[in-house]
Amino acid sequence: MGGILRILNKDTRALPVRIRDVAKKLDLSVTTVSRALAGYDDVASATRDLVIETADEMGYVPQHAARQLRRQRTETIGLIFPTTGSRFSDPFFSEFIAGIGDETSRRSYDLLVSVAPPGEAEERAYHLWTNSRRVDGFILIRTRVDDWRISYLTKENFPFTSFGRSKTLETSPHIGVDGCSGVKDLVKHLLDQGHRRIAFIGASEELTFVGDRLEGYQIGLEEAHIAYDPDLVFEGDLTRAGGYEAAKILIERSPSPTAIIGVNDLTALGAIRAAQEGGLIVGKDLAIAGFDGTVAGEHAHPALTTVYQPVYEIGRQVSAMLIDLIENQAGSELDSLIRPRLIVRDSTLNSKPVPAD
Amino acid sequence: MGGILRILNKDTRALPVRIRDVAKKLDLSVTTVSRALAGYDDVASATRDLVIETADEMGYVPQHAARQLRRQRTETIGLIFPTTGSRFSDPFFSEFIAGIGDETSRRSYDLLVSVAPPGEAEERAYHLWTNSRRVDGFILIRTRVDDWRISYLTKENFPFTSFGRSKTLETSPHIGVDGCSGVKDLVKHLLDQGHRRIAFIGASEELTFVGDRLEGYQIGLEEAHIAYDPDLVFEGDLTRAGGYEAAKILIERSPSPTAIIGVNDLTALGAIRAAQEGGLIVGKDLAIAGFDGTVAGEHAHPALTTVYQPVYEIGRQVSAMLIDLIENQAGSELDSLIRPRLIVRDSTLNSKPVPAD
DNA sequence: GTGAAAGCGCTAACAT
DNA sequence: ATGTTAGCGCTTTCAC
Repeated sequence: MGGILRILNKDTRALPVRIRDVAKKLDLSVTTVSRALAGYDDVASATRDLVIETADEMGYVPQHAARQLRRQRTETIGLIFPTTGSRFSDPFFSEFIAGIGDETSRRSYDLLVSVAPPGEAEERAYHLWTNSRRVDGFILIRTRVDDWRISYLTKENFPFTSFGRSKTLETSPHIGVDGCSGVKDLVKHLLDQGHRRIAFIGASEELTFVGDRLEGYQIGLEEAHIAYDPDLVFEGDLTRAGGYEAAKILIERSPSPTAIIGVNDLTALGAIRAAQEGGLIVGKDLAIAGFDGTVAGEHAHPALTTVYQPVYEIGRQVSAMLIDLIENQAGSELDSLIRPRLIVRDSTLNSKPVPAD
Repeated sequence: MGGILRILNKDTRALPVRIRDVAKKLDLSVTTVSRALAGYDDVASATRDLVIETADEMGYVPQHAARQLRRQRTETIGLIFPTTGSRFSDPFFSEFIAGIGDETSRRSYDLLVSVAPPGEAEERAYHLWTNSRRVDGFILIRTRVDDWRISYLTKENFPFTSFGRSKTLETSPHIGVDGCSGVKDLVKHLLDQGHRRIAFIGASEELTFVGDRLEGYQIGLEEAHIAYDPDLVFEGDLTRAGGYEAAKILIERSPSPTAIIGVNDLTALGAIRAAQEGGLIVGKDLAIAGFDGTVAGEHAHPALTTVYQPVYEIGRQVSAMLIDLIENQAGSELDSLIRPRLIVRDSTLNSKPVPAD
């Protein structure tokens, strides 16, 4: 162990190549090398080529801290997950990060990630990263109807974009998904299948997207002249466990619903489990649908009817928008509303042949 | 839009408070303020308290770039996901990040994240972050038997820890999970249930953990004097889709296996789906088990028998180990082997009484 | 077309 | 106990 620690002693670590080293080797000034590498055209093209080649050979890479200090820009964007703890598992997560990651590396930005539950720790985290100039901007997720992050960053005049709207500042740059019309489509599909008692398992309406989807549910029923029944609406917590518990209660009701909409796929998957434990055949005895279009729903049994939103693509767009904002490029639109797509699968189709016992 | 851009103009942004500002206000030197904030005891305690209070009032936060440039330390650790693209969805991911995130913020470190598929882009990413002194160390995941990252970082004398071993440097600091004994336990359980034809759906054996688990499978059979049958071993790709395809083929075989082990939960979940589509009752007609202990498996129908590894905790430990290494603290052990825990659920339990032995 | 010099904000060695 | 000074590596005036 001592051995490993000794080996890792900083003193024995190769020092990174600096501009100065390249300059010395070519007998040029630091200034010229810097400008050559930056591609300025007030340096002789022969010199420029030579510098670039030599720097490359020597493995020169600019020191991030120095450049950042000088330019007062970090080329880094921040993402703070509004959650924490051990059983945090969101399929949305990995795909979203992949989208952001691909876009940021394309534009030579880095991504700084942290986790902090909404509240004081979250506030401290945003404070720290803004005031220490740790990042050039933020991507917000799970926006809330009344969102402290949005008022804070707006007040501080600090760039951000969000996945989802907020009442706090309706015009703030964001990518939204039209959850209302998505769920409306879903309700229409269920009505077409003959359902009249359709339940909805939601989550805290603090979250903008939850309210949107609930609204779609209400409007969808209204348009079909079906009275809104509060007994059919439950509040879950976006997890499988939450969907499971809520569905268990709903199933016991009489008359029980013939269809259940989960505010997200995980909720719906929990509901499927509850139904199956209760001896119901999902798709035949009870229709269940979700929202998200995760892989998990696709491979559920039965496969889950859902409203698909392109999370990877949203991650890409929301970071592209942020970088444009940071660089004051008026490239992309400052808000866009993505219309999600209904995917009908077996969990809401009653023609499904059931394996005989 | 013009409005928003104008508002975001940097010039109108409040300048962050610098040490100099605090010093000026108190009519002290920059040095004294710096030392007071650092808690040195060569500054009068009255002064120190005053400085700390004033700095706090003024909202002073050290500028990260300046401190970093001076100290030649970033207090940041890097994590590069060896993958990319749109349908990347790994339940392991979010929990692991949560573990790392909680530990790093506890120690005032930040986490820089990127995604790059194994190969050239990955090499460039590591090069960049080491040479630009962007991070103080790396956490590696999905270690490979022959792992370029490990030889590179070792050669560069750059701190890293990994989740999983590698043949490249067996003694490198890491947290391992004893996949071999985990699967051995699982095989034993299946044998106890009376199974003799047990299949294994793996993945690329380049990945260390795949080889480990396969070895457990082989040893488990060997100990029961059951001949290893290569026809029962398939290579999947760690996804549900891969498990589904492999299981579909296995089920068609005659004689078909009576039990299938998936190298991870996703593979097993795919296999469950294939079995159910084929009209089999999982748990009764065919036993299926996985490895990971993800929430998805817990809520599958039937619930998935699996070998549980504490991903959140591993994330915490692997980052604690890395930070200790960076700070040359010999605090934690430099490697540890976690023994995963078999969790038996319905997917491998039939109603028949288990023969006592 | 190239170089000298200043300075980003911070820390630390060296005064006093 | 406090201040002066130098310098981390880079970019960018400003001279020549």
